[in-house]
Amino acid sequence: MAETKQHLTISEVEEQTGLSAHTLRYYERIGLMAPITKGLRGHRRYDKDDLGWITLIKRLRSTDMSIKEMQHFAELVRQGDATISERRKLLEKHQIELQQKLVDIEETLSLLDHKVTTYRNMEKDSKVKS
Amino acid sequence: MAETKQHLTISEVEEQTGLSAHTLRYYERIGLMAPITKGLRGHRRYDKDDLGWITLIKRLRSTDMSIKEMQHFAELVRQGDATISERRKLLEKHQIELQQKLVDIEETLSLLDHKVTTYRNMEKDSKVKS
DNA sequence: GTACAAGTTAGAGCGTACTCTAAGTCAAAT
DNA sequence: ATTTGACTTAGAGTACGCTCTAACTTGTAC
Repeated sequence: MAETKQHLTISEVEEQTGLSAHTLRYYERIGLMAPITKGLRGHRRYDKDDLGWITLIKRLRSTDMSIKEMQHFAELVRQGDATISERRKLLEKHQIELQQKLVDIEETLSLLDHKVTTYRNMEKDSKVKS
Repeated sequence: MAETKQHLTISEVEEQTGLSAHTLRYYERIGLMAPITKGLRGHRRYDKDDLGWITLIKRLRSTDMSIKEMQHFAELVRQGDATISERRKLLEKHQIELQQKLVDIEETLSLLDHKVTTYRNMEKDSKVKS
């Protein structure tokens, strides 16, 4: 089995996730992540769970959940199982926003398709004329 | 036929498009729109073409084309037919970005579906236990 | 022992896209 | 005549999400 390393340095996480070390520290500082365990020389050591969490918040951010909402979500997770239903509602809210965004993008793609086709025809016509 | 008004004031456009008067003036100021014709008292009078353009740039913005790119696009439109193929390329670039975004959103929606289901089960279980 | 690499912190700075303010104009209503 | 309301402008201010800087620490290599 191609076991992945047990612990990763911040630059390894940067490489794996595409989030910069700056951003990783920033997320931790503002409470988007629980404090990462430090090794002997005071360096962060990210474990499998940390990586999983980063993957999740990266997804939420890339789909435009606000930092503020993610902080709220992270706080709920920290509070444990009592907050499950609040967490569910928060994620369901994001689901709805994404479904709307999906529609907007699809409509825009269709508009772009139409425009690009029109442009192509104009390009073709201008060649014929000249 | 329910003919729509020939000319609209800025607040009517605000109402119809959802863009604030502030934003409409801002867009004009930065060159996202050609200068709107002014009526006698110096007020803007938006016509059908203006509305059409606003609809287009609203769509491009809502799907996260940057202001800078939209300024470029607007400038190309102003330059006329010689820029058709550059315009097409610009829109095709946005198409590709939107297709990627679509995938990201779909994947995230599926992740959210899974998480929400898990949460629901945990909520159900905690009811059974208590 | 000193240079280097890879981290650390607190805090400042920056780009983007609005969003708002202040002061003014103008026509219609009172 | 003056008040009201809907606009106008130039320019300042704000929210957000990073992104960078400066000064420092630590372990390893030479």
